[in-house]
Amino acid sequence: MKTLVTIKDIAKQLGISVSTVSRALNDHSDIKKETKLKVLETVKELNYRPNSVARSLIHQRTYTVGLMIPDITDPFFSTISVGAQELLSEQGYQVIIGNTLRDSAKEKRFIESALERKMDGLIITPDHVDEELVEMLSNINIPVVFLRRRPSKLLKVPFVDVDHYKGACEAVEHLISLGHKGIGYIGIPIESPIAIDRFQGYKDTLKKHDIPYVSDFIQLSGGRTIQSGRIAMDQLISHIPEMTAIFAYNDLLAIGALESLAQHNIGVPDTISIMGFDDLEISNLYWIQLSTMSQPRNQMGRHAAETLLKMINHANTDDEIPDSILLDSVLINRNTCKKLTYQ
Amino acid sequence: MKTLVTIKDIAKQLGISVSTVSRALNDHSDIKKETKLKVLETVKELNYRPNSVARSLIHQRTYTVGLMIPDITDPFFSTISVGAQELLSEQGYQVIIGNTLRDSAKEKRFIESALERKMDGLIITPDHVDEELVEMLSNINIPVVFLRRRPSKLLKVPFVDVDHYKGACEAVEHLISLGHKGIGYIGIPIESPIAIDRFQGYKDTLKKHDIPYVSDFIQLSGGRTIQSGRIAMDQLISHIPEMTAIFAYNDLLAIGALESLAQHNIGVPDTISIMGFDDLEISNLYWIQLSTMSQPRNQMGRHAAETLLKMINHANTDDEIPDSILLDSVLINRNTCKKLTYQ
DNA sequence: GTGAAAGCGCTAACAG
DNA sequence: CTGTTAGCGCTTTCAC
Repeated sequence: MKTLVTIKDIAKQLGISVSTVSRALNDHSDIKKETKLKVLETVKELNYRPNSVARSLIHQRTYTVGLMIPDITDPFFSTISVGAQELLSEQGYQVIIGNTLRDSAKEKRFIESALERKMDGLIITPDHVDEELVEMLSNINIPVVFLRRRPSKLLKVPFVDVDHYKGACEAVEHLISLGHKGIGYIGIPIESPIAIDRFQGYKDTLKKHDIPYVSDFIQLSGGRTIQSGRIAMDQLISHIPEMTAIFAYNDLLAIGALESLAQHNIGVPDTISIMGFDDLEISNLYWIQLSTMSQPRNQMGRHAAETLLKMINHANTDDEIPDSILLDSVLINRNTCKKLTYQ
Repeated sequence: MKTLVTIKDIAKQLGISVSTVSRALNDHSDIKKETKLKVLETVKELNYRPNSVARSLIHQRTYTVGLMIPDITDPFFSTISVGAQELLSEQGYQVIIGNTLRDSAKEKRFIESALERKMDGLIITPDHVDEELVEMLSNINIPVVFLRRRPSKLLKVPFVDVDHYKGACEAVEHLISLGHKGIGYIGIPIESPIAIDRFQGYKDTLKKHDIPYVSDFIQLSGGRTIQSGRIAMDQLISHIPEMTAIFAYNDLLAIGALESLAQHNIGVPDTISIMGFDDLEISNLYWIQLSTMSQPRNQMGRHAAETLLKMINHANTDDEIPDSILLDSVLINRNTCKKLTYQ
């Protein structure tokens, strides 16, 4: 930021006052057309650019919002970001992304920084909703919306997420509608709300159709990686052919399962059907063609942005917070699920 | 941004002047320990947070830099971003990402916004280095570094990129060292500097080894997608077995080629070897295992950030711009290239 | 219509 | 060591 052209320089050059220049620049009514034109001309000539820092100081508004996410490298979150950014930038906002890498300290630091920089609002996907975070958030004077996370009940904060329970139910329904009864599940050991929802959807849907829950068909160890999926499937293979289908907690695990099956020369979907969740871009690869539940990522970002904007603009008029939003996932039917034909 | 606690409130509560509070907050030397402690106490008590907007106005520095990229959804750019962000945030900078979607208007708007917001510097990957852009950039008063793009010679701006020519040479050298002589190329029609470099690397390396350039082995139509790669390979298939290897402009094209080959039941690497460029994450999938050239993405981001910081900090002391940086790509040898054994 | 003056929240001389 | 003052670039009363 070198020395730059200010409103004062324009005023001086034209022999008028700064307030007149300001008025000309801001389309005020009380200004002679002629002077306005002259100002605009000089603006071009001197290559003047308004200083939004000074403006922010006066207006108590920076037109900047923070978007805190775990990992921008994850297509999931980058697509969400794009959705949020699209909507926000239409309204003149800039988005500052905080890539936390699931590091609790980074999360706190980002929020702290957002406060100091007087951002107008915050969209966050915190991975550590601990006491300290809740404490911070409850002392905040700017609007916050949770994205893909549920805020603690202590916080009066809206959230935007997809309905994981409903999505899981649909996935399993799909398998059942194809005639499957021996349906396994590959999940993760961590009791995240999302994992609980999806697992519950699986169990409830089986029960709804009077299909017995077979604990041998369940693998919950490992992480959420392809490798974990492969290992889990290795364990489950012995249950074929009683087990004719598997619902995986996510696409990564499902792809790992596909990998194991390929290594063991077990045909998909001929011998066993696989259903994922997330619809990653790789799930559409020629070799994979995974049937799965797609989450409306871009929309999620947009909805979060919309909700935040509502809060920013109604900050003083209305104390009610907007409703939280639960979006539907949609079934993507590719080539890993087969209709069972009984003889 | 509701009404908030200012330095004034602290001063009032303690019956001291604002400048004393300011000094306490900024670790100035000339301050009694006792008063400093009292200030810090009151800061906690009132939950005070410095207003960095006001600070920016005084210091003429926002500790904000802009990072303009075509598509944050592309793992390539998201990883670069992470590299840049890591380094920048260590130094107290926030990064504002401008996702341009390769839209010329968006690019200009972002730069304009960066200027108004008085960002301290800019790292950009412009897709439209047209006259207007060059004009804008040459009238800018903040440091700029080009990332993955070469600035017009008119601009005294450093760049950071990988050495595509050298990388392509290495890739083809690898194929040749494996005994291949009939080496095809799948590329793109667009004459981007990158495309030219890689293609030139291919041609020069053949020549260096006295291997004739066979134009029938070249496919330059289509885009840079998997589908284009598949179509290109479909065309090239008739040249097997004289053609025993293919170097693709990028992994996407290479994967498309793999897809075509799989559809035609042609064994890789048994019948034909495939070499890519980029090392996408999907290239490491079980079904793909593509040999390719990996680009040091994270490092690219870090180098760009480093270069920019140098420029920001030496802004007044030194008019020289830092050197541009050309990074090496590295050969990743997986399973799509075979050593030819002659009988 | 336009100018003068105050002030957004903070820092940085300059006195004392 | 601390208070007073001016001012970063801009907007906004309040006069004229």
